[in-house]
Amino acid sequence: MSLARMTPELFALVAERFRAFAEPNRLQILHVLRLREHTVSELVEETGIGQANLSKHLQQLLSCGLVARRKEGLYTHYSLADRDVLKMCDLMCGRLERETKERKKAFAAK
Amino acid sequence: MSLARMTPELFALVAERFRAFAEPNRLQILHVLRLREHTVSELVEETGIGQANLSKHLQQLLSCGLVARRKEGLYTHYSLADRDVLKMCDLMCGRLERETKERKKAFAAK
DNA sequence: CGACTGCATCACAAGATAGTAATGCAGTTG
DNA sequence: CAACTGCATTACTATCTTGTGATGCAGTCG
Repeated sequence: MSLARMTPELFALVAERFRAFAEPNRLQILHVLRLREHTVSELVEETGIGQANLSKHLQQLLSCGLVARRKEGLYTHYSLADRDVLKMCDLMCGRLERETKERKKAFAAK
Repeated sequence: MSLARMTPELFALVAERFRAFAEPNRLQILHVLRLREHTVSELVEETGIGQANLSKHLQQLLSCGLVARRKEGLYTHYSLADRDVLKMCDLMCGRLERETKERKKAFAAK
């Protein structure tokens, strides 16, 4: 966000990027891709998500630049676009951890 | 996300946090709060968002731990919960900037 | 205590999003 | 070239989200 003046269009674009992360199945996909590149059918196996559904999620992740695609014959390989994708997830998970930890502490204090 | 094994519940929780960021009006609210604490009516003025709507957005931000609330007499003051909130936004904005820059370059290359 | 103010909540309409079965299509194989 | 495979796309339904006007409620002030 920096200190630059933000326009409604920019807010919308940033929101769109965040929305790509804002779905459990998509997070799971990113999590699986963390290990290595996968084909769509591998992802179907790994995640248990239906093929059509998975394909749509992959399109969203791709159009937001979160994953990269590599076509090879009959197969399409997907992988994480860059390290920042993981950084985002880890940052959010860190927040969540601290949060639950503090909640535990609050309980303990009572 | 780290390397810990992720459960469906965790994915859902993380997704919920991301969803809090995934709305233009909420991003605008966070952006305004970046300067300083604001009351709800100040935020209505600053953002142009309707009072009821704004109030709901603030509840969401609060329940996800993105903002803090301080009641004082008739007024409710909201502020950013911590520095990480800005870090998230800046990280995402950075991605977006790079993305558009590369797109420009791609155009230029043609 | 009665009117007022700032904010939260409710109820509802409108729009967006996810899941699924069916279909399309490019690339491969016999 | 005909059948098959992996994936994308379409069409449709169910669910969730957002915006808004009305209402409720706690705190303040005359």
